[in-house]
Amino acid sequence: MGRPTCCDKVGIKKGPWTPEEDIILVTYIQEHGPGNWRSVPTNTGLLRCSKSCRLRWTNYLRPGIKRGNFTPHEEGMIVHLQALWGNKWAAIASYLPQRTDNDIKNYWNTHLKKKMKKLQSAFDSQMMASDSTPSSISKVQTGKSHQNMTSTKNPHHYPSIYASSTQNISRLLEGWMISSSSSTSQKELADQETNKECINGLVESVNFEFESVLAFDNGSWDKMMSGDYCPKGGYVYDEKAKCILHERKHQKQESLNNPPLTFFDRWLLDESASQL
DNA sequence: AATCGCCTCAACCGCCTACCC
DNA sequence: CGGGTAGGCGGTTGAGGCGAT
Repeated sequence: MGRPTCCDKVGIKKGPWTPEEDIILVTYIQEHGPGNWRSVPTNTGLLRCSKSCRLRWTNYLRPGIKRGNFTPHEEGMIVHLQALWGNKWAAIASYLPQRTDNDIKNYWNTHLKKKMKKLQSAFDSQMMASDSTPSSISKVQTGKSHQNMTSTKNPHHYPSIYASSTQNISRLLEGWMISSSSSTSQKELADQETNKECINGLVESVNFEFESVLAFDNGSWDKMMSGDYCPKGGYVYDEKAKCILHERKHQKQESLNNPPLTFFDRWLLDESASQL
């Protein structure tokens, strides 16, 4: 018979928040700042548990939150980070500062997972038809996957995981290209054309981001984040982008001679160290 | 207009970890 | 050192919206 958690206590209100409750919470946090959630319900008089207050603030009321309308760029970020880390939504959200982990998780579960499944099934059926693919090609991640990746003793193992994920998506696209040429009806062709456009955008952004994340330090990352993005999917390779690509090539060449610790290297190194 | 079924997303639940006493 | 608790995270649920019939 354990002690009830804060949310199990009698008199605690559950369900959707009212505007009045929101105002009370926001006013309190504006005065005292976020944190010490335990004291929030008692100090504000809200009949909510501390967890509920924290969640409401971080997922909804916190300033600077962007809601809905995920851009292809953001989709690409989510897809490749999910492929890299699995369902580490908080970690993924840290690279999309305007998005909450809950939002990203929801978007993955309702949109991107389906998209990935579609890609996978299209790829599978193509492979079944051609029957010429090495069995070693792995699948696109749609759920729990590389969560134990960071436990590796050598943090420099991750590029292979990254590369395989990039390749998977590229290969899926290849599969798509082949299958679309042998399809039958006009409608199917049109549908596949539309899908191909979406997939192209996704894959292009994913590939670009994959390489960028691996090669960029913080400054370059910021530069890339402020770059232009074509709403149809994919980057506009303007002068800024060319400059970044040139810098990337230069960094790659340098890294071959004397591999530096990139932003991700350092992060993963910290992660690995903390788990030892 | 009514009903049904699917989709979305805010919120809750349960577990884990860190911290405090 | 061990127990208790708060905070954080990922999984899941369910109410409400919306399109199809």
